[in-house]
Amino acid sequence: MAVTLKEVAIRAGVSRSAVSRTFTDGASVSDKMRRKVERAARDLGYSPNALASSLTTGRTKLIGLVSNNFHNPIFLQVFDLFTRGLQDRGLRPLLVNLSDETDPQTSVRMLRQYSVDGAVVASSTLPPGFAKAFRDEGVPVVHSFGRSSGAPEVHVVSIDNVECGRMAARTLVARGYRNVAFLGGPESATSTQDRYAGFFSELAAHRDIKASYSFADAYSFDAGRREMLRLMRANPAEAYFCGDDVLSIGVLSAIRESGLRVPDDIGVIGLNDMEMSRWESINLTTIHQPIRQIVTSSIELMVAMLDEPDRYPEARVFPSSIVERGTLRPLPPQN
Amino acid sequence: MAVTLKEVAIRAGVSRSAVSRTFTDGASVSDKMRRKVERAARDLGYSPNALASSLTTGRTKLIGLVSNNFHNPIFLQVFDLFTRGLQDRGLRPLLVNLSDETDPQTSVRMLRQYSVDGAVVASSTLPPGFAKAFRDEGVPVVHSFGRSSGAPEVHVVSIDNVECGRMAARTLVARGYRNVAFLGGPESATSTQDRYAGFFSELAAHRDIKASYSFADAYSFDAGRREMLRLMRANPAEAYFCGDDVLSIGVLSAIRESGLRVPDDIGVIGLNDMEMSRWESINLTTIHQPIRQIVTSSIELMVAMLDEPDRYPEARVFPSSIVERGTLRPLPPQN
DNA sequence: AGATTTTTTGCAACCGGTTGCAAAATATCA
DNA sequence: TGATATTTTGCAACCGGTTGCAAAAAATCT
Repeated sequence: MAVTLKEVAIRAGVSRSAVSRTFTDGASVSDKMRRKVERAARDLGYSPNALASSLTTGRTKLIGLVSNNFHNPIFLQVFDLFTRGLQDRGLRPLLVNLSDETDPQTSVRMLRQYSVDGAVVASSTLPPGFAKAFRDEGVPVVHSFGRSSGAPEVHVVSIDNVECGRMAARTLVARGYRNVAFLGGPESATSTQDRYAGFFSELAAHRDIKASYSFADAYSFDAGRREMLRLMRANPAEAYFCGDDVLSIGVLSAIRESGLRVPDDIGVIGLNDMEMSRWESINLTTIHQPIRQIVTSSIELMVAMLDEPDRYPEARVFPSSIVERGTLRPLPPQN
Repeated sequence: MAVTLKEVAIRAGVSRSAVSRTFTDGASVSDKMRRKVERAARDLGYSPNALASSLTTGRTKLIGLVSNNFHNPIFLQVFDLFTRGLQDRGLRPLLVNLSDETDPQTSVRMLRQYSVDGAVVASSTLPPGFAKAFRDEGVPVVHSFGRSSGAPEVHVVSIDNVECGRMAARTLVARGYRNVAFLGGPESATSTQDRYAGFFSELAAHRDIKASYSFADAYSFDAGRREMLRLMRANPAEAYFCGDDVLSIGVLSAIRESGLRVPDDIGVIGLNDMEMSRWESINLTTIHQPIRQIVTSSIELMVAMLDEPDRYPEARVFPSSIVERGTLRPLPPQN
């Protein structure tokens, strides 16, 4: 079907090597030769077979993009940024949807079979060991949105989720809330665990504050809404730190559906600062996560690793910051 | 780096063909041989190089997944369904993000270089000619969510957008609205054009009804909200047919931010029936688009084409239906 | 112009597999 | 048990490219 290098060589009346060289930059070809070959290639509609060449060069320019976050709209942006960023560098994303799979073995094998040059694990829920499995099998890997650690075993680009939890707690305390709650994503998600840990570690210093917690079964609008509707049936806390903006928006919806008002009756603080959070009708107080920077940095790291596969693992942590909007009661008067 | 078939052959003391055969199903290998080879393979941690084998078999099991809809959350679900569906059939999605590119040539070339077995164009905005370019270059293609036609040039799996437009118009008319408007997605999107066409063709029979239109610059929450805020500054229509639920939700937000109520002051009908539309706080009347069926059918078609690349192009159209909720005024009393 | 250096080109082996064909090994039958 | 049919195995060529090496061609120098 497709035109091969050999056919071009015959048409141009030159050797196969000559054709190969005109399509490899940095190879030695005279102008005359190049023109002859390009002519023939154009006539025949030839374009080199990337896979065949990868056989000898050992590079496929394929990057596995592995994720299990297919419900949080923020990840559409993440995929957008990753695919564009990779493409801009001549790399091709091979997408792996883990669904609920948490064992890395099958995806590692699969990506190895396709000889990917590297893999990006884009997930805020998978443990560090997941990405580690790629490295162990010789696949350069960076874990984006993963748990950052002082002793990273693989490259991690992320925010400090523990600190985010603390930040949320500090904010609620400062606003004078005395009965607060954490509404996390799936309990097994590392980001949930870390945000939880930070939240409660900060509250430990405030024994007078009542604190509770529960978990939504996914990072999604619906899961947040369902969980909050459930909580509303008992007696809800004064303020909720939600593990993600999508949860928060579901939560806001549940609160309003129940006839209560935000922030008068219940306060909410989210995490991510997604676009919708800025809407006046939502106006969510949240913690900003610098997604674009995380993705860009992940790609840079990936690219660096292509040249230096055994690069010493590093954790890149980006700062988060509170974005004050309207879902928490105002600061009590300072006097 | 990776273990090759040759090394396994040596280790097992057999020919390379023997090893190859044990890893190809349907090949003739004795049990004894198979055990010997599998043993050696396991010891060495061998797994076959999919790309190398594709060279001779002519099949890569790679499917290009081409899209430019990276802002509409519904597409996260689309990607989820596609990636899972393809994976379940042993196919691998190679993702291509078109961004704003509308010329198929670069993506076609790229996918040909990677010898994909086929391509799925998942886009409600690209014209049929886009997918056609893949076919012309010998890449089996199905266009999902594309414009359906009575004389399809490529496989299309979709809904009838023109009919959706008509359906929306009929519904608004039946509710007694006399001043209606179409708020579409990008004007260049085929889905926008078709919904527009259907909407106004139906209204042509009702000369007494005032109708206007405008376009948001993307299928996204924000774009819908921005456009509606703009419209609210002049004097808005009584009811809006929005080209998509994400637009509708943005529109609802804009209306409420402006202090008006839905459906008392302004009616809204959307298209897609995304999860959020069901929320009580949104409760959007909309037209249901059977996304799951479209994706499943697209994959089936793709799989069928792998065996029969020159399959005669077909258009598969799935029915849409109105989902009545609370963003249109009730039906006027029948007497 | 002839000798020498530099650049360009083709040969042939290789990347990691698959496969048609014929020989070798087993199985089946009388 | 020997003859015949069937299955299993290895050889060698091939898939579509790349690349080290040496020969050929072109450029530079005296």
